[in-house]
Amino acid sequence: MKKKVTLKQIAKELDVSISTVSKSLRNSLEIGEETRLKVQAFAKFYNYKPNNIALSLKNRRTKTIGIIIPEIVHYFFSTVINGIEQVANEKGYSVIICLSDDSFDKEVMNMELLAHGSTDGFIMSLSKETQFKKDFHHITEVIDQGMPVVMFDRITDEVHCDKVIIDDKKAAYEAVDYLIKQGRKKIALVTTVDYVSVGKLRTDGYTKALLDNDIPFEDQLIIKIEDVDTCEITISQLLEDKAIDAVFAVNELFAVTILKTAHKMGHQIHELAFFYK
Amino acid sequence: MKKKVTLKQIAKELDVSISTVSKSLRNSLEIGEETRLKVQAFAKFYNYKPNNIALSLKNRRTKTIGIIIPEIVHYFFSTVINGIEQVANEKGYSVIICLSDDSFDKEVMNMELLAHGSTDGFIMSLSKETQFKKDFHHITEVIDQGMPVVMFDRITDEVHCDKVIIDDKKAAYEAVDYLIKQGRKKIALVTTVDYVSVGKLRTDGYTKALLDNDIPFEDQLIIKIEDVDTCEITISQLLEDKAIDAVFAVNELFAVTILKTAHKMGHQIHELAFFYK
DNA sequence: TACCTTTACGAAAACGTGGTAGTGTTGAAA
DNA sequence: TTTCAACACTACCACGTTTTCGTAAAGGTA
Repeated sequence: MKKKVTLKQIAKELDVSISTVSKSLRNSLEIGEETRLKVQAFAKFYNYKPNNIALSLKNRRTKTIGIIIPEIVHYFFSTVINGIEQVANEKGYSVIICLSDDSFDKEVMNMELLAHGSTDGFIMSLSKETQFKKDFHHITEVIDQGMPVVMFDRITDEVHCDKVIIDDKKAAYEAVDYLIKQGRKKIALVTTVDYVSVGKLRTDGYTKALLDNDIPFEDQLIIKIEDVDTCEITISQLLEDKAIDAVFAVNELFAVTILKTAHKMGHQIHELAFFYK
Repeated sequence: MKKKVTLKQIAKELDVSISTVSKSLRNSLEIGEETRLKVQAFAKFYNYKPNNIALSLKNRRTKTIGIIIPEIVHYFFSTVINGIEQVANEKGYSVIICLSDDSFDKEVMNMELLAHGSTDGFIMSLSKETQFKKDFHHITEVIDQGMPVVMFDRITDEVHCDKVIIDDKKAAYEAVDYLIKQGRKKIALVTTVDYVSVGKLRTDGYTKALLDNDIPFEDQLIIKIEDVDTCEITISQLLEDKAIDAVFAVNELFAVTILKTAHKMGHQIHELAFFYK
């Protein structure tokens, strides 16, 4: 077993001081060429690499970004992570990913864990429970400590920080408008509960599109899914209504469940439209 | 701005030594009750939490697991991460996720970065390029240093470490066998290139299922996708053959692309079977 | 009084690194 | 000969912890 070599070990082996080794490896002019090259060769041979933890402690920064999201088995979130990871890597940063599983407690726990030295800042999307409880003390706390926080997708107006969102209302409007222009008359909506910011916004977009096109708004055509695990039942109840000629699902998970349920019930799908990418 | 408080600051404020503060907070019997309670109250008030980095440096372990996978926008990998994250969290570990993007160089870079202090061990799935080049020096190196490495899904027999795999050949066999039992005669296969371990195994399963059921094996019914971005063209060429009455896709990404392509070409899908979960 | 034990705390080292501030030697200018 | 600079290197501190060892004061015993 070849343990990782440290400055101290190199110094001892070559009978110079730790400072000399450190400076040699950073190509300091203070060190004579002979010694410098000797140290560099030795370090290379033993594959010396500075210890990240020691550097983090010394420099008081970790070059790591904490990402806290509700879930990862989700096209949207994994796509976002992919993007974050790419850019972060280019800039020499790593990412630590924590999943809140849509639980407030887990979100708080993860945040506190990471906030104590592990990361330099956060990129996050709020859990359902957090949006429901409107308790953001864990977030304001790290912001108070001077750590940068960026929210995306599921955000709140009650915390002052940078946020990245899309125009959810407009996007939903366009999707529903597209369906109407295709001649659909009775369009169902499968969305998330209102306290999730994107749920509300997309519902608003749906409603506005109907209104602008003089399509009557029917309450029973809308289902707001709270628990993904049991949504199949709710969806199958919705699909009992044979007059429905289109369904607008606000995310691909709902869409897939609708497809599967419709299939089981013997419905024929005539068109599948995707609105991302 | 309320910066994080350290042992030293508490010590100074209460006019005791750092050791006393540390011991008080760990409920050491060495410290008198009065002092102990005073320190604890003060620490609680200022929301003291030990610095993870300092602990990592001292204890020489980070309580962090490095995960290196080819991609994350993929049902399989995100599901796996979800599982790892859950168990890790329960045990008080965090996970750092790095994506190799199926590139050998990135895999090596990420591994070296994390190996130098950032993580205690690795869970990984090999990149395509790594499987192709069969160069595993970066992995054997960290194993040599005494770090635990666990491979899953895309593994290699050339490295000695723990591995987690499923019986890919059998699973593919069962899927294709199912299609045959449904009366399908001309079954196409959309799979990954052979040098990706699961690609080869699943192709083997497909072949064996045909053989066992006396279905003739046709080379032109098999496409091995190397580049996901251009696979739509290859797939549409495959689907030109109107006699094909079933397609076995080895993962959901290929399946979705096939669905989309088939739809564009005006094919009717009669049945959709999922073999995971 | 002389000696020992207990209590309650502090000093210091260690983890690995990097930077600031010395330090001793050599050679050259005044 | 003195003085000063350049050179080549080392000592030391700090980052925040935990832990081992040390020790002063107080109390007990003979």
